[in-house]
Amino acid sequence: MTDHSFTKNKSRAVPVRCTQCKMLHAGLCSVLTADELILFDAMSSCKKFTAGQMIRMEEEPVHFYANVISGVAKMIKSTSDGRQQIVGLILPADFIDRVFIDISTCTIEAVTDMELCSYPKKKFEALVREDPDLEHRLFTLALHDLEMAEEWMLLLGRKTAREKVATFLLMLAERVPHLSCPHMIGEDDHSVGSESTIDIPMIRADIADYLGLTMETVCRQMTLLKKDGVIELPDNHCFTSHDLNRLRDVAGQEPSIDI
Amino acid sequence: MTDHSFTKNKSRAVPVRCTQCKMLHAGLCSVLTADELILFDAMSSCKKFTAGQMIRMEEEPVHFYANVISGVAKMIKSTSDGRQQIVGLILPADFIDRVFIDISTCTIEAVTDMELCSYPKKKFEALVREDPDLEHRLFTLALHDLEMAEEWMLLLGRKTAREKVATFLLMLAERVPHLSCPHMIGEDDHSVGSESTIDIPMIRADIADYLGLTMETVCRQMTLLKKDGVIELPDNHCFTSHDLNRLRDVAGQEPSIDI
DNA sequence: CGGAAATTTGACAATTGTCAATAAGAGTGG
DNA sequence: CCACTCTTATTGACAATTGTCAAATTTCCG
Repeated sequence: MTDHSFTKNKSRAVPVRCTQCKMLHAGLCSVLTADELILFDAMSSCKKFTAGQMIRMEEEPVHFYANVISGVAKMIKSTSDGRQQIVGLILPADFIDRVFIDISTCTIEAVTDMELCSYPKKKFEALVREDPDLEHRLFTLALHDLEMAEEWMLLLGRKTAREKVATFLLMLAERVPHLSCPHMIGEDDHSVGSESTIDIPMIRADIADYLGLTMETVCRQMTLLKKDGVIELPDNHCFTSHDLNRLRDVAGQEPSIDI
Repeated sequence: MTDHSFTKNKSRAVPVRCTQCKMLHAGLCSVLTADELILFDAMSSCKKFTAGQMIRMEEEPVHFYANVISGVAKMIKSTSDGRQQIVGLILPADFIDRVFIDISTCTIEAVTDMELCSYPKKKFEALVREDPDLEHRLFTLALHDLEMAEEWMLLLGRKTAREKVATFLLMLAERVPHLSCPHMIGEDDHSVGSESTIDIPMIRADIADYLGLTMETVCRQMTLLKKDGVIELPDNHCFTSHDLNRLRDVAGQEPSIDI
C-alpha cells in the first residue's frame, strides 16, 4: 500500500517541489489539503511559454489545465473578420482554463513570458470527480469568474471610454498590487506608502481589445487622466495613482460638479 | 425509516406534482433522478410574479432559488447614475440564480408575468452538497452561463448595432423556438414549416439594455433589417425570418459583396 | 547605433446617441 | 364598441463620442 492510498489523511507532508513554489499560498493550491497537494504534485509538470505564444486555440480540444506561476495571458474571442475581444485576463495564481470543457471556447495567448504548472486534463478531472470538496472549490472559482464577466458586460455595454480606462486601471491596482513585471526586473518595486507603481502587463492594443475600444482612444483617455491629475505615467508599462478614490469616482461615474 | 432515506434507490416513483409539470423534461429537473425529484418536490413551492416586479435586488441577501415554469425575467447590473445593462435573460426552464452566492450580484426583474417553482436557499444547498453528481450538473450549468457571457462580451465590445440586433434575434430564434407569449394567448402558433413566428418577449428599451444600445438605434436597425428583407415584423412582439442563414450572416459579419 | 515595434497626436469620418415630435398599440371605463 | 389615456415604437434633425487613417515620436532591444 502506497502513501497515495491515504488520500483523506490530513497529516501527510507537503511535497518538496510545492513548498518551494511561490504560488503555494495562492489560487487553487492554497485551498488544497496536504494529501491533495501530493497527488497534484505527482502529475504536474512545468510548461513555459514565451510572450505572444498561443497556449490554446478556440474550438480545439483541451489537453491540459494549469496554474499560472508567473506571467500574464489573455483569453480572446474573435469575429470571423478578425475583430477581437479579450474576455478575461489570466494572472499569476489563476487557473487555465475551465474544468470539464472539452473544446476550448477561447483562444488563450501568452502576453508575457509565462511559467505554468500544468496537469493532464483527464487525470485532473478524475481527481476532481473523486473529491467533491475540491470540485466545490472549483465551482466557486467559476462563479467568481461569472461575476467578473457580468461586471465586464456592464463596462462594455454602458461605460464611456474614460470610465472604461479608469475601471481597467483600478482593476489592475486592486487585483495585482505587486504583480512582477518583466520590465521591472532588477529595479526596486516603487511601493512607497499609499502610492505605489502599478504594473500594466499589456500593450495599448490589448487594453483596447479588453475594453472594446481602439488603441487610439485608450491612449487619448490615458493622456486625459494624466492631464486631469488622476494618474501619473512614469513609463508605458506602469502607472501610479496618488488617490485611488479619485480613480474609483472616474471609473464609476464622473463626479458631478456641484456649485 | 422513511422513503427519503433511500435517496440512491433509482426505482422510486416521480411525485405527482412533478409529473404534471411541463418543465419536468427541461432544465435542472430533466437531469434529476426520481429520488431527487421526491426531495425537491417536498421543499418546492410555487411563486408568482407579475410583469415589472422585482424578484431579487442587487446586493441583497438571497433567500430562494427557483426554476422558471413560465415567463421571462432579466438580470440587470447598473451604474450609480442609472445606466443599466442586462447581463442575462432568464427563460422558461432556466434556473434562478447562481447557487452558493449569498448576496445577489444582479437585480432580477420579471419581464412578463411569471410562475416559479421555488426552493429555500439553505435546504437546496444542503441537498446539493450531499449529492456530488447534482452539484456537478449545476457546475456544468454555470460553465454554460460563462460561455454565454463570453459570447456576449464579444457582442458588446466588438459588434456593430446591426450585428447586435441580428445576433439578438438569432438567439431568440435558436433558444426559444416556441416560447409561449402573453400576446399570443388564444391565437394559433404561426409555426408553418421552416418559417415560424418568433416571439420577442421584451420591449425595445429592454433589447437596448441587453445590447448596449439605445432604444432608437434598436428601432432603426430592426427597420433596416426589415427593409433589407432579412426579417418581417408582423407586430411589435414578434418577428419572422424566411432564411435564418441570412440572419446568421448578418449577425456574424456583413456578407461582403463580391463582384 | 539603428531598425522595428509601440505610442502618441492630429484631422477627419462615421456610427451611435440625444432630444423632440409623431404615430401606433394596449388597456380602461363609459 | 368607442373615446381617452398611457405606454411603446418610430422617425427626423442634429450632436457627440469614438473610430479611421496617416504621420510623427518614443521606446525597445539586438
